[in-house]
Amino acid sequence: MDLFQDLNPPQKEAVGHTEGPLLVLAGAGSGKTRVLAHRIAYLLSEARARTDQILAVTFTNKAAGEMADRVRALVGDVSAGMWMGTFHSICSRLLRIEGRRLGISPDFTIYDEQDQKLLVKQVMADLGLSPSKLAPSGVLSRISWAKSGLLTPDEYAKRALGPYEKRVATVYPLYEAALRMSNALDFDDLITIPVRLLGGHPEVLERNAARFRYILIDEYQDTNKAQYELVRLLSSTHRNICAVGDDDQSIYRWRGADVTNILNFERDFTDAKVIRLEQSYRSTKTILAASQAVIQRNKMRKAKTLWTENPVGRKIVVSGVGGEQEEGRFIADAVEQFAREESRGHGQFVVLYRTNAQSRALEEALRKSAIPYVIVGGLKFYERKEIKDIIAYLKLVSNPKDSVSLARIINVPNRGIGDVTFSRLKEFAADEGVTTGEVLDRVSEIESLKPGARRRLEVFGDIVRELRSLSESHPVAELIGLVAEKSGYLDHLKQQTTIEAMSRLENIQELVAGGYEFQERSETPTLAKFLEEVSLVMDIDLWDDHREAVSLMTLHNAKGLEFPIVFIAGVEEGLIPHHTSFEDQEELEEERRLFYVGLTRAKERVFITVALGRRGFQGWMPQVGSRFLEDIPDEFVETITPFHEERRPAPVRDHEDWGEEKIVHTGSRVRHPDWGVGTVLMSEGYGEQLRLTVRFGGNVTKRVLARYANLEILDGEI
DNA sequence: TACATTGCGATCCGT
DNA sequence: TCGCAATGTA
Repeated sequence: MDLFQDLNPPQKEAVGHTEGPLLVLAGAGSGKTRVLAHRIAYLLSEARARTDQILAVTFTNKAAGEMADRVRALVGDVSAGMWMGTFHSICSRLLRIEGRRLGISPDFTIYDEQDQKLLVKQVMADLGLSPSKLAPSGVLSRISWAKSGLLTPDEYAKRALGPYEKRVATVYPLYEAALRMSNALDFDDLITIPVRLLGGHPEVLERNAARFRYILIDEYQDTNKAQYELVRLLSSTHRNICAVGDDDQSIYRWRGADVTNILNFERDFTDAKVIRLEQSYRSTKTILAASQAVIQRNKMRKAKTLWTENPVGRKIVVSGVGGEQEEGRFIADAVEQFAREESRGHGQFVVLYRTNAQSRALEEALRKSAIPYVIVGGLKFYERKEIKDIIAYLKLVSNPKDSVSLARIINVPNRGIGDVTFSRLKEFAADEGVTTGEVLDRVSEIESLKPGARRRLEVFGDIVRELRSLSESHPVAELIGLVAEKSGYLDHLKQQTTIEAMSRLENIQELVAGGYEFQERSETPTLAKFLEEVSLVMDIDLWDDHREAVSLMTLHNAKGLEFPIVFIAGVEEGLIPHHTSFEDQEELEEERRLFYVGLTRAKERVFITVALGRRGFQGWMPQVGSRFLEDIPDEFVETITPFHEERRPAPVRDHEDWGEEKIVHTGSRVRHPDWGVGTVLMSEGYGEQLRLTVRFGGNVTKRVLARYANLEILDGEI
């Protein structure tokens, strides 16, 4: 099979340029996945590398699976043993092999955000910091930022500036110590610990850098500093690193992604070859031109010119809708019409939105119209209480030092072990310098316990020990069932007759089924591996793209996907760009890229909805169309229903005048050129988000965004 | 120690 | 609007 046959010239070059660093700047829809798959197939078929000498990093586990399928289709079943997956799954694998050197035993537990939060709270409590004064989630995000930037607690402390950072700096080292003590890793550790391992142990570096003759990284624009450092180290021997990405699609800056990794690739790898893939095979000329017009407004980007031989296609439809219900109905109607008139399967549609909260109304509308749909994300299976509880038992069984999991389940279901007993356990553990989990085997030594409490703890300890020994003789799926049974969880749920309890039982059943599925699929179906998969699974991994249903997902989840018909819901100021980004130029550029990613998912049609108002956290809030819509030239747009009745080209008032909430009170009088003089009935929000409800003469009441409404204040005061 | 009630606060994107 | 944390009561 000629692996170059169906490729265009730059694609051929990217596949054939195997030696030395290579950066492929791949525009949206330019066939980068194809290039990666062909490149791997070429390396294997030319026998330049064995499968286990190739490292391919993808952005999702699903993408890794699809890559393996494509390679298999090209050169047969050779992908077994290949290092292919997300940064996190690859690092996890590496750590189970090499982690011991840094005191990470292979049965380590991965802490998710909930676990991290509990741990931070514990640490903060020990420091006497009140969670109401210092938000644990805020502390955690600073720590995560530091870790993904490879800053140790010491380094962070040195550069900590204000009082806030200084307090974070006191939590950080203790948080790290607590993780190590529990033999647990957070998501950042999965990357940073391998980096320290490779950076600090020459023999480990040598072994692993020698192994990986060829390294490929997809979605390179969304790697963070730690991930960059990891691939830099791993590629140091052979230097055959191929990074593929598009700076215009960098949408994870908030998670530590550093787009300079792509912008500076040529500086970091001096003899790097750069290849641009600029022909788009995905979108129509109209969609491509419109999206280019949007993204070109960004300042921080590499200039590029995408082109396509695809037909011009139809215009982008922008429609104003009253609120979220109407928005849902509009989308549902459009789907029905397409399905009917053009015999489109439901799988051809996707509805994209900025926030998961938007999915509710959209979902409802589709359900009302009896349109099959699937939601990606939202309430995750593995985040349900009963599932997290059972998983916590499994984690404790797998890793006896896991203190967070123990705290979660020591009294679930109720077994009479309350706060008092647990704090005596903690106290004893602290005195002995071990974790609470380890103390479970030494309950008799804790003198502060009352006889009843001691007995109950012993019983619980027996359960855990029994499960631990069962875990050695039973496969994962059976163990899950045993956990549910021996922990008393099943009985506890069966006692209740509520619908909720029934559904929890079903979910546990589903987890058992998942365990069986895992055993059949996995080469090494160990408990640790199962727990790793459960921790690292992504919503999008579970999404079945062959299902004939309309997909609903966030713009972030849509990265790398394509659909014939794309709806983007809620293209409004405050949603996209999200209001939290209003004051930061770089964040605004990221929001623009996010919108660009949304547009470029479409092959044929784009529908955009703009709601005139939405239910906010406290009532109805008027909305105005996104500034990004103005960047799409009129020639590419067909507006069905007007969407910015209050929007005028020149806001009369300088922003200053609206800067303070106090300026306009209820009862203030204002004048509007069309509506005349009116009285303010209600004001919500402040600054640029100030919204007023005004009653004008003739019983006309209007809700307006003050920033855009052409209002003159007659008697407002400071 | 368990459970009910009240009150508050935080509201995006997700490995 | 909702979920969770602190508080009060059996």
